[in-house]
Amino acid sequence: MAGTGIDRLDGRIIALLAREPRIGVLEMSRRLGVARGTAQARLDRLQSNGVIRGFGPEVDPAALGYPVTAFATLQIRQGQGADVRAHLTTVPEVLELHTTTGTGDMLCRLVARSNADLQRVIDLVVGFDGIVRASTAIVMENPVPLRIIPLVEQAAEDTGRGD
Amino acid sequence: MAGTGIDRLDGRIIALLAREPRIGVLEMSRRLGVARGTAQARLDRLQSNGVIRGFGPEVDPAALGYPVTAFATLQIRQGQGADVRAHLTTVPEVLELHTTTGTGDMLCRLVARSNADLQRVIDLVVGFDGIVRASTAIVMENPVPLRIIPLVEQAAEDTGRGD
DNA sequence: TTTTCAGTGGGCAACCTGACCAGTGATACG
DNA sequence: CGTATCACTGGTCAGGTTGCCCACTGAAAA
Repeated sequence: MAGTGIDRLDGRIIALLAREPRIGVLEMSRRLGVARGTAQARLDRLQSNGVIRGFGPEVDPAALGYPVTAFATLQIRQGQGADVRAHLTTVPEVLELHTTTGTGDMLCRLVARSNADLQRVIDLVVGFDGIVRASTAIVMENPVPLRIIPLVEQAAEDTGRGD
Repeated sequence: MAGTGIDRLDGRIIALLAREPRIGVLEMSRRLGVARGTAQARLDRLQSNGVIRGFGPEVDPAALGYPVTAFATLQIRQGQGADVRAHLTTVPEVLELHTTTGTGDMLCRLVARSNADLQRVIDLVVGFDGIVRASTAIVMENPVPLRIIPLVEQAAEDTGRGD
């Protein structure tokens, strides 16, 4: 967890990749105004650093036929955490699961084919012994989709001496 | 929002890309046992469909120096929604923002440099006129990181006649 | 002063891409 | 029952890109 400092060049690399992910190292080096070897080395380092985890395809659940998103807060019976995790892992509609502070709770992101279908998903999720209570919030709008660039830029400013 | 049906071949393409995002169309066609043109056409269609939104780099906030994640539920004063959105958009630590059913609320994902730093971020977020109340849950563990493959596979089974 | 490191600019063969094309089998349609 | 349409195959082609190598420079650390 140590020297993962990001400088401005790294920030520009990430921002560029976010905007046009399909460009290669050569094109990248041209846009950045550095040598190809430099771009290559930086990119390699960002990946082995773990700053860039990968380039997996971003799949839109809505386009797959799952336009409804919801967040469910779960209250778990003492000591049943592991079982609940295992159970939720088997439900494809559970896109994400976190354990949180608060009332020994979990928070999970769900998708469904429709509001009606959401009922089925919720039943699937909470129809499990270790779950005491669940409260669900249906997402209406998503004014800020998952983003990272502003944070990258701030990190680059904070750490980077130059580029 | 119509014919975005995914068949098994599409499912395999997405799964393959998720596992090894850097492979090209040629290698992909070899692994899938289809002609290159087919793989290319499928991939193009998945992208213009919007099923695959892109291949942006997945950046790990922890590696950037933001190891703390939290979810904040915000209660907004009537009619102030737009202002709050605009405000939250300017905060880099806000990674994601949703408006949800419930008490006319919003849910946002935050990151911070430390638990102490989270206080600063929360102050930044809620120190805004339109926000009436906020409750924050700090993420401890992430048993299921954001995933899509299980859903893709289910969608492929449901829709696809073959591959 | 010397070592180390990041970056530069260049060159090379091997490979991949995007763009074509003709041919085939299945399906839908008049 | 022909026939158009569509997805797929398997092939070619030029041009661009990758991964790898090298020698050289400048700055910072030892």
